[in-house]
Amino acid sequence: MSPSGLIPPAFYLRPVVEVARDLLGRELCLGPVVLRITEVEAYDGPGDSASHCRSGRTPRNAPMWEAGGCAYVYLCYGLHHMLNIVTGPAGHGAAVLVRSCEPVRGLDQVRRRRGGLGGPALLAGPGRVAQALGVDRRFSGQPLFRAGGLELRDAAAVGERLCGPRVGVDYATEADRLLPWRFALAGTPWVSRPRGLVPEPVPVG
DNA sequence: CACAGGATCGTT
DNA sequence: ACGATCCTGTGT
Repeated sequence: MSPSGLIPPAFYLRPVVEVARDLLGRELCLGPVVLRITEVEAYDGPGDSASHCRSGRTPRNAPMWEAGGCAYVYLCYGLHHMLNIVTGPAGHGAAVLVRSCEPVRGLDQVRRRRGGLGGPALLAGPGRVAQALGVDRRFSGQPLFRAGGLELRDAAAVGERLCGPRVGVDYATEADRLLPWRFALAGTPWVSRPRGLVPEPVPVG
């Protein structure tokens, strides 16, 4: 993958947790705004009781059932847009929620959209990310690998990662609530609710 | 057609 | 701790 290049569709066609971890440090670009992803959560198919795919295909979640590489955007609590990145083969129904970012370019535009706020309140939290980037439901289903639209681009390598349980999914089953499917870059202030995040276990063997 | 309930945020 | 705010999925 070329530095600062568009990420090709093959990147997304892998297990959602793998893609989620790999998304940290990559850049979301739309117009003048470039944001580096610092926190994500994985949602894996109809068997995941926290996923919008838990009850099968609906008009809203249709993009989640497409082949990986497109956006899935929905309105939450009637107020906030949530930006997801669809992963896996068509029919699988998995996606990664972008929970936090750090600003890279277009900070003036980001501040305008976020009401002049500064610090983590600018971009830590999924509703804040979508608002700062200028993404709403019209982007749901759009590809992320075509130049000129909403783009995901390669960027500098990342360091240590943290992981923990997903946030705000109390309605899910006990087992699904405990899955450590939330990931964040270690040491960054651009993370919503740092509580519950711990360094990833080191793989043995 | 009616209704309950959010993958949240900002303020009290 | 709470209210905002509206779309969605489900049931009648």
